[in-house]
Amino acid sequence: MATLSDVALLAGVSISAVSRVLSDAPSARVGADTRARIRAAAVELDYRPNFAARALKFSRTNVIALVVPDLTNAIFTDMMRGVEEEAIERGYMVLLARAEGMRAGGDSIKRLIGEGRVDGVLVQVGDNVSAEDLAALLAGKVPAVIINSAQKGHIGSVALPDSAAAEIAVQHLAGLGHRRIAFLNGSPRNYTAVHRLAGFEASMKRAGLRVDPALLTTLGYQPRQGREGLRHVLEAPSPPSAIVVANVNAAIGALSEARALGIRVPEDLSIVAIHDSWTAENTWPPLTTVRMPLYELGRQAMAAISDRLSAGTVKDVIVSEPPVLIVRESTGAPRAR
Amino acid sequence: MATLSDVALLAGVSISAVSRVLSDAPSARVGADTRARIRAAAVELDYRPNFAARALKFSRTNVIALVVPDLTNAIFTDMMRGVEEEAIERGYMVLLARAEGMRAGGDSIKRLIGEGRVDGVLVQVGDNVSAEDLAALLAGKVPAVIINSAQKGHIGSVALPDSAAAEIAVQHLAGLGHRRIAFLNGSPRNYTAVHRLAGFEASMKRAGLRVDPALLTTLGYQPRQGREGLRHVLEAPSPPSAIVVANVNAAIGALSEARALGIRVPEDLSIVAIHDSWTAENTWPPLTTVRMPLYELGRQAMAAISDRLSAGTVKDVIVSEPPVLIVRESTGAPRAR
DNA sequence: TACAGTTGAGCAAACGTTTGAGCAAACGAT
DNA sequence: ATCGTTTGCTCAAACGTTTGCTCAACTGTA
Repeated sequence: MATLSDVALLAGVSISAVSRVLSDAPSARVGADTRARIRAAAVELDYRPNFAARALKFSRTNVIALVVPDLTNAIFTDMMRGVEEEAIERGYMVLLARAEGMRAGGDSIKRLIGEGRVDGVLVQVGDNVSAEDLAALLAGKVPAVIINSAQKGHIGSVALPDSAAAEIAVQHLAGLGHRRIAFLNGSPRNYTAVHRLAGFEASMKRAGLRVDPALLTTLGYQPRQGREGLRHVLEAPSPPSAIVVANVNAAIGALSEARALGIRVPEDLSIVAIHDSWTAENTWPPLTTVRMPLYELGRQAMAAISDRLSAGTVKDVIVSEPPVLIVRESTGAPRAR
Repeated sequence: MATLSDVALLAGVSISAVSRVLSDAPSARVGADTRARIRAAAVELDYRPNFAARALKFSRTNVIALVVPDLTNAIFTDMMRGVEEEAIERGYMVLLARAEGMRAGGDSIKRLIGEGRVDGVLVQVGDNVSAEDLAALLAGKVPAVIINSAQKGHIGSVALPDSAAAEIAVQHLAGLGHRRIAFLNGSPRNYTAVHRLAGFEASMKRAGLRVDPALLTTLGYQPRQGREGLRHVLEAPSPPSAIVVANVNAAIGALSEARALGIRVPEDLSIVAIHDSWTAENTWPPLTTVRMPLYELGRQAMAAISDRLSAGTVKDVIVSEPPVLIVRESTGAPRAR
């Protein structure tokens, strides 16, 4: 907890000399010996500039809030890593905030910004929030970047190659010979869900396959919703031989439900999920997935908010790194009929 | 971004009057009408006290850092909820920091404290860290509470009823008739692991069962280590009919490995894991687990650090809420021999 | 009327940092 | 010897709060 004045005292110089030397200010006209004495004193006292004082002086904290809807979401861990690593490189710290905690207090997010705790906000929009959140953010006039959505122009945003991911999944299944493919999707209010659906439909069409409305659900990304979705499409007049699940957590639910119903995977039903995670390789059978560039998503989001803060540029990015198919054992050729 | 002086200007009073009124200072001798005018002005401007200025003034930020080794750890989500809710009630904010990021920079943790960004630290000690971490913390002279360990006296700590959990698991299996029970544990450098082992051994003894050293592993809490552990105990001269896994993630790995090896669960092998999570109910078969009071762990940890900061009291707590057995379908009676 | 006590409100310092401006000494050039 | 320029360093204000102190005006009492 040594302050500038402690260092100055020890080095026998003024506070301003210390400040300039330690921050390598170009305006620092300080003799070589004095400089050395200051450096030595700073090291001896283990001086570190007080965060609050700097924040007050510059009215910026170099802290970015990352608001996520759900810590158990498959997307979270890798994205967080990307955000943090980019943050470190750019001299920022990341303050993680759960959206639940946000909603509860009601004004937690306004506090975060209003009190000047953070310079900007990264919001991962989940299945639930959309209208009020966007409104609150735009109203708040706070630098923000939306993750997993693209509100063109209003505010920065960073999104995944959602449609490409769905296309890769369909191509894989179609390539195996599947013709009746179901799609268990998230809420249509969700940017990712509409784009994944678009990709699904486009590649089904390209493969010459019919999209049966009875094989489409939009229940959500949770395991329970995956289970429900599976039961629903199995009750269709002509049930699927394969399903694409728009989220790996939901897929894990669906897979577990399939086993409970005595359906063999992949013999009776192939399953491919969007998003990869450690859980996907530890199901039985291990899940075939389409891995999304979540780490890159995180990095780009951080880069976007940082550019916004320093240069004022607002961009709407779609991460260019392509999704990659990871073939495990939950997909195979359909049974001959 | 309205400041006190903005409010003062609008209300036509001095800054200090505003400060006293808005913070309900007992020393505030302010007339009722002035008071009302100040309140109105504050609301109109949406005044919020600047965080940095307060932090500078009081040299405390009301922010606590929570350092966790791994975001995918089963313990994390529930514990975090507990920490946050207790934090809100006590007027603190939580700054989440991954231990990986900590280790990388090397001094990130010292920065966190040294720069005065946080008032205290909650450290969840994982499988890997122990010696250097404790040393660094004690040396740092920073208020800290260790989660999942108990360094009696030195520093505050909060731990789980680890041995009780292992006992419950063994009792369940012994009650089903199992006699050869394996234990897949974490590293013996780990507080939780040594206590779970103690509980395991105690209840085996109480049940009149022999602890076979060939059925004990100490590989770790990751899925991969669960797989390895399973293979190891299956190679024992006289393999187990049931296993207790000290962590649910490792148990999921073990379960998946069992399927891969063609072992039926629970017919050929019963599995019970310590810690519950959403993943445990979505395996096949769903995992029998012993749920730990993680939410309470989080609350108590936050309470401990808060008490430490305000009253200076150092406590070493073991969460009293008992673990509870959640019977699903991965455990059953052993096959008759 | 004078005076102590109370009420209402403002002044100014301090927290630790940064930074424009100022000042004295040394230096080089005429 | 004088004058501008550079070098080396310090002063002081400012960021937004909090809070001890001061001060004026008013109240009630002697």
